[in-house]
Amino acid sequence: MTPKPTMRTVAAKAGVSIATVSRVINCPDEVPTETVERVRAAMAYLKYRPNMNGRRLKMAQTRSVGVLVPTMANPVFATSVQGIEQAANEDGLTVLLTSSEYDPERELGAVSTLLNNRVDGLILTLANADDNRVIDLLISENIPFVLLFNQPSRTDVASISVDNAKSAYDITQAMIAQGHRKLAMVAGHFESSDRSRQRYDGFCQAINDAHQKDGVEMAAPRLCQVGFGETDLEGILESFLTGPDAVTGLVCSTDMLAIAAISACRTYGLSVPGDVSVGGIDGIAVGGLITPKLCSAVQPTQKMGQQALAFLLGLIRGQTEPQSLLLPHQLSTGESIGPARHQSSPRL
Amino acid sequence: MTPKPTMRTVAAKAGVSIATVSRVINCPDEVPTETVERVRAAMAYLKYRPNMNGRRLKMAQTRSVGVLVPTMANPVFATSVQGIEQAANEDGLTVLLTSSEYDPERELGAVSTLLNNRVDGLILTLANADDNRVIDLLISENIPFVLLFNQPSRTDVASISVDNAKSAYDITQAMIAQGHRKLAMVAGHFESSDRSRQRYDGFCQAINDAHQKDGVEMAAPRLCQVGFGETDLEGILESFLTGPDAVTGLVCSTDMLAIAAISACRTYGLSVPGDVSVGGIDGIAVGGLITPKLCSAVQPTQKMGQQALAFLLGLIRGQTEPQSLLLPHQLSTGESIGPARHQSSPRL
DNA sequence: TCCGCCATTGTAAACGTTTCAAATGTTCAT
DNA sequence: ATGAACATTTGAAACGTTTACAATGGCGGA
Repeated sequence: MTPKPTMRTVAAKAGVSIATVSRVINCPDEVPTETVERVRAAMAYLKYRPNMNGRRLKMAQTRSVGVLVPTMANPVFATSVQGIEQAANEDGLTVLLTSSEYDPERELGAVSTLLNNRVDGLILTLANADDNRVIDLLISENIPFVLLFNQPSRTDVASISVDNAKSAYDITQAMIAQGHRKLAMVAGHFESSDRSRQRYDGFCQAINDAHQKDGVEMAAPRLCQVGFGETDLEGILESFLTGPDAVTGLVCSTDMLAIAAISACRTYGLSVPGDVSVGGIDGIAVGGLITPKLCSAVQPTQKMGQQALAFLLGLIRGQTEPQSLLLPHQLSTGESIGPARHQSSPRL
Repeated sequence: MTPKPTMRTVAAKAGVSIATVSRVINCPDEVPTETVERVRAAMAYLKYRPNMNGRRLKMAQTRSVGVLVPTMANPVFATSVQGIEQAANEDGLTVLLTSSEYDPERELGAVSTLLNNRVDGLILTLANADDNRVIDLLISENIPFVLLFNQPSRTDVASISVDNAKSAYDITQAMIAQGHRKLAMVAGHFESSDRSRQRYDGFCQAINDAHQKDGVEMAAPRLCQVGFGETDLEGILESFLTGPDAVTGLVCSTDMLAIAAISACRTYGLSVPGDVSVGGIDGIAVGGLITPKLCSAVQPTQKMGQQALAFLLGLIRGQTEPQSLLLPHQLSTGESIGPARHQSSPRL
C-alpha cells in the first residue's frame, strides 16, 4: 500500500501547486477548466480523499454538529435523530452522536467530548433543562445550541418542544370528558426528566380546573413514578388498578409508558378502554398500529429534529436571537380512551 | 472573548514547553507530580480544551468510528445504534452517524464522507450486502468494517447477524405446527434488503420441507412485498386476507411489518390469532407489550451493536481474520400465533 | 516598444497537536 | 574531579489543509 495521497501528491501528479488543488476543490469556478480537469484526473487516478481533519484544523468552522439524546431505545428520540440526521445530510454536515441514559454526569461528559471535537453547535435533549450545568457550560463557552423536547424556563436559549403541560392537560381533559373521575399519571422520575414534571403539572391542572371551574367531583390526582426504560409495570401499578381505590384512567407521560401500562392492565384482566382508559403523550409511530389504537398527544417528532437543525444553523450563521418554538400537539383519535366504567360495578 | 486557549497558551502560563503539556495530557506518569499540578492548574485557569482535530491530524488513528444504518425510524436499528454508542462511549470513541434510507447511492455517499473524516473503522447495515460497491470501496481502501444485520455470502468480511433464513424458517414452522397450510410472507422489497430475501428463502424452505419431508399438504408460499417505512398495509394485504384464497397465517420479515399487518387484519374485522396468525422477526421491545403479544424470532439487537463495536475494535487493533458471528435467535412465546381456523368456516 | 492590467498560479505561514532527538541538570560511582 | 547514567525538559519538525500575498505570464493600448 502506498501512503494515503494528500493534496501535495495530487499537486505533484497534476503538475500544479497545492494552492491550485485546494482551489479546484473549493472554488472550481476560479480555475480554468483545463486545469480543473487535469487536477480532477490526478485526484481520480490517485484516489485522493480530502482529509476533513486537516481542513477543520485550519478553518474556523468544522461543519459538524453534536447531538445528545437520553437514549436511542425510545422511538421518540430515535425519530428525532432521524430528522436531524436527514437535515444535516442535506447540508453536508457531519453528525456526532452521543447518549446520556438520563444521567447528568454523562450529559456533561458527552458534551465536553463534543466540544473537544469543536462541533459548530449542538442539539440536546437534556434530562432536566433547568439549572443545568451543561447549559451553563455552553453559554459560557458561547457555543450555539438548541434544546429539543426540553421546555426550559429561561428564555435566552433556543428550544423546540411541544407544550408539555398543555399536552398532558388536553389528554387528561379528554378522559374527564368521558366521565373519568379517578385518574393517575404514570410518569418517569422527575429528577431524570423535566418533561415528566411539566406533564404531571398539566395533568394536575386539568383535574383542578375540572373541579374548580366546572364543578366536577374529581378524586385527587395520583402519581405513579417509574424508572426509565422500565417496561414491566405490572407490580408498580397494582395499587392503582386493583382494590376499592382503583383508578379508571391512566394518563402516561410517554407513549412507551402508555403501551407498557396497557400491557400491565391486561395482566390484571382489565380491558382497555372497557375497564381502564389509557392515554399517552409523544405520538410514536407504533401507537397508531396497536390494539387498541393509542390515544396520544402527538408531536411531529421527526420534523422537530429537522427544525432543530434549521434553528441551529441559524445560530451558527450568527443569528443572535435564539428562537424558541412551541409546536402545537394534536390529540390522536384513538381507541384507548373510552367512557368511564360505571362506578358501582365492582372490580376484582 | 479571548481567543481559544491552546497548548501553547497553557505552556506559557505554566512556564513549560508545549511538549510537557502534551505529556501531562497523554502520559502524566512520566512527568513529576509537581509539574503535572502546575500544568493542570494552568489548564483549569484558562479553561483549556484539547482540540481533537489537531490531534487527529497528527496521529495515525482518529479514535472515531462511522455508523451507517438504513434509518433510525425502525427501532431495530435505533436499538443497535444505542448498543454501539454505549460501547463506543466506554472506549472513549466518537461516533459519526449517518443513515441511508435504504438507498445504495446514499450509502456510498455517506461512507465516502465518513472516510473523508478518516474514521478508524465502520459499522454498517447495508440494504444489500452482496455485490455492494460500498464493500468494494472499503476493502480497496483497506478500512476495517463490520456488517451488522447483514449476512453476506462472502466470508472475508466481518459481520454480526442472526441466521435470517433460519429465523424465518422457525417462525414459519411454528405456524405450520399450529395447523396453518396457507401462508404468505410480508416482506420489504428484495432490492432494498438482502435480509428480506434471506428471510423469504427461509419461509419458502419451511413450507417445502413440511411438504416434502413431512408430507404435509401445503399451499404454495405467497409473497406480499411492501415499501420500507410503509405502515398502512390495509390495501396491499386485501388479496391475501379476503376471498377464497385468503391465507391463515402471515409471516412478516420484520416486527414493524408484523405490527402493521396485525393492524391491517383488524380493519378487515379479522382477529389475531383467532382468524389469522401473524409472526414477526427482529424482536423489538414493543412487540412484547402489545396485544396480542407478538410472536417473533428475537435477536439481541442492542447486544449485537455492542458486539459489532467489539469486533471492529479488534480489526482496528490489527486483527487480520475478520470474525463473523451468527447469533442464535429465540422464538418468543407470544400470542399472535394460534391454531389455524378450521378450513370449512368461510370468511367474509 | 513599454507599461499596466488581468488571469492564473505559486509560496509560505498558519491551524493545534504529537513525538523524536537533543539539551539541560542531577546524582553517583570512580 | 570526572564522566556515566539518568530524570526532566525542550526545540523543532511533522500531520493536511486554507489563504493572504506575491509572482508569473500574456495581452492590449499608448
